[in-house]
Amino acid sequence: MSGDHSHNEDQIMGGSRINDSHKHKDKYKEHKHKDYKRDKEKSKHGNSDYKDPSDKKYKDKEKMKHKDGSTEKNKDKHKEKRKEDKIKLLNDKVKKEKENGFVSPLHVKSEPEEDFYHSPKHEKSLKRERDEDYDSEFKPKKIKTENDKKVKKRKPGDEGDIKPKKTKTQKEVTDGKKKAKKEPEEKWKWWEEERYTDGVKWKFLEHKGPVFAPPYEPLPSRVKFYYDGKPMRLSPEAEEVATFFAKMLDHEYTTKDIFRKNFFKDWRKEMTAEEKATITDLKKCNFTEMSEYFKAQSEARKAMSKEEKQKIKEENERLLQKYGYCIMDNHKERIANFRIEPPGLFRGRGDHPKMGMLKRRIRPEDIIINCSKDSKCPEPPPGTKWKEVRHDNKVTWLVSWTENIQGSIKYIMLNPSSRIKGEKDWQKYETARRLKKCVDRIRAQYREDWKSKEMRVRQRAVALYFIDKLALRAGNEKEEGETADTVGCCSLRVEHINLYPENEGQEYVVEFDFLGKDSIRYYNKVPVEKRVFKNLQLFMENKEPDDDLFDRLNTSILNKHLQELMDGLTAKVFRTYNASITLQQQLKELTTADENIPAKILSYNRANRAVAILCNHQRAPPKTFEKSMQNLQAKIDAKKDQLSDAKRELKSAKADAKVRKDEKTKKAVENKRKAVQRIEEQLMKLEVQATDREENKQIALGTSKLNYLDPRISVAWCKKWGIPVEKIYNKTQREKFAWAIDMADEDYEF
DNA sequence: AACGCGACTTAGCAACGCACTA
DNA sequence: TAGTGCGTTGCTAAGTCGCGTT
Repeated sequence: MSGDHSHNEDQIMGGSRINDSHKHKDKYKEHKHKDYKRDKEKSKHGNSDYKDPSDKKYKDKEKMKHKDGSTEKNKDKHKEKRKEDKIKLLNDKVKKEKENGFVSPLHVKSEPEEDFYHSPKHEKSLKRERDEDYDSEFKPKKIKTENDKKVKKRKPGDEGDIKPKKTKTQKEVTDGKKKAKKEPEEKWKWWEEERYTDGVKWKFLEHKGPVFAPPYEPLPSRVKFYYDGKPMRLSPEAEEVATFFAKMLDHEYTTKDIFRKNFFKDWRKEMTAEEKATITDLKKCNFTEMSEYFKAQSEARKAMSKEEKQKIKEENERLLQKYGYCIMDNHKERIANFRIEPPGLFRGRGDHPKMGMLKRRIRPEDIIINCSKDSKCPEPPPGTKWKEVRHDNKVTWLVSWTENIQGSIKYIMLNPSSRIKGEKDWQKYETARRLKKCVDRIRAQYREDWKSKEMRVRQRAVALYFIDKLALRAGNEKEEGETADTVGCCSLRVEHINLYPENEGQEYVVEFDFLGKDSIRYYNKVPVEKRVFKNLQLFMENKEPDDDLFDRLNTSILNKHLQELMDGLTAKVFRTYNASITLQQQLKELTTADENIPAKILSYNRANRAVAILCNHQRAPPKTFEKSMQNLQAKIDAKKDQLSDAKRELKSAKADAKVRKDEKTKKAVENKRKAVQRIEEQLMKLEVQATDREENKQIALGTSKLNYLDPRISVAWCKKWGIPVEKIYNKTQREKFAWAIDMADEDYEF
């Protein structure tokens, strides 16, 4: 059965992704969802306040009436319904599973190792995990190169921080020459140390706090705002918000109703009473002078002299040095985002109901500082106070505040190169590798579950199949009206799939068409097993388009189930696993020994691309795509001409040599031959580049590379084929994956 | 069980900036 | 020397998932 899961070319490339630009998305969305939503609300509850909590009971009751029919029309009452069914079913389930051995100890036994030790989320097992899993595979060979003595402070009782020799290893190879001097610093190999085991994230934390957005600078008085054709001076508060709008004038979304409505509403809140009285219609507002002014400003910025630019750069560098680092457990670590998000107009992705709302300015009074008690606490700007200072070493953030659009919390955290992020990342891939060991068993089980007599078990099993086969996201439910209408696996609605008993010569085809995270469209047509197909038909029976496909399932149920199958298993682990295993397979398949380096890199990119397609990582084609493609083609053509010239010359040189037979002409032939060769190589390189770029038009490789692909696979591949890692990972990426670069050797197996 | 929240990962795009070219 | 093209970096939205509360 695992054959079915090998994400081969067919599956990966199978679905055409017709999504492109945002426009497309928006359009798609507009007719596909918006209207439904509206109808739904109306038709369902006739009218009114069904948001009122008191209404809930009513709903519950209503639900109960039809609760039995899995077939009756249940609209958005699923939740309540689910609840009830759940209780019953859950009980059943517990019994069931014991009975029929789904949670069979046999299985557990069959993979004793992975089922027992490391529980990735139970940090206590981390240490062991590492010992048992890695030490055998990645001898920290480097460790001994120098007998660095470490001063470990992290764990009471263990040796200390490794202050190892420089980690130049990888860099010397290619950057050797220029690097020599800028590499004096020794890199800390946290991955050679023990980890915390008890939910503690650090013992010591000191930082300088956040950098706030610069205060608003009022416009020069010559830059005017006009209302109804008449110039009007705005109060600074109102003016600031107006400038946010003015800066976006060129964007399409300032023409959207929701955007304008939200903006105007929030803008009015900032106005003085008089302003509010005067400015009553956004259509009568003329921001063009402001807009022109900002354009001029940005031109001016571009045109600044070198010195001025240098000055700014230095100032930024100063800020970075001061605020961009913290001390965590005796190591200086880079902070990811030390600047507080500046105020502006919110633009969510896709059709966001809150687009255009004012994202307010964050003040020190909004800020919570987290640091250790024994550290020097950052000072708030003069005359201000922090909202709170706390000392919570069970979390990793340094600063937090609550954002006003969704009311969610934002954080300042460390850079991916930091120990705290790196360990977690490493751990993530270890969990995925554990899944590798038991994935066959899990697949066997969900296939069994397709036959279950319990609807909820079958739903769970089909959903899991999609998550596994198609790398769908889990799909938490979202609060309606708070965010764009997007879905993942568990939240798929009937309207998102179409069933074709037969389609283009294939049987049992499911067509997916929905908006996923970031309102990126997922479109795919996949043949599925008959059982899955039949189940889907059943799940869809007597439902409306906007009913949940899996009405007896949600992410929490699914994850609870997964947790029982493997310690630490959640839906997203399947994405990581399938992405990484696909990369490994594809690399094996695509790399050929006799290719040159550019060709090997093309193979790598293709393997990477297969993963990106699997995970549906799309991008809008770069605006300059066509042009740059043309340029490249022109280069190729030129190179071709050059090649034929060179060939001609070679030919005549040969002819010449035939006649003259002296050393000099022989040498000339040799030279010409080499020239031809060189040009051929260059030509090939260009052609490879063109292919790569073309294939990459709408696909973003970065996301999978950064988040889903076990870096050790790539590092091993590089080592195996003698490719410098720099060809695969840029500087930032090498910093993030330093652990992998250091520990993976060419035999690494995911 | 469901909710709401908190913490943390994953995501695409726009601005930036640097090397190369015209 | 300015302009281009393109990779890199910054930004922050939007997910996942676990936990405590109700």
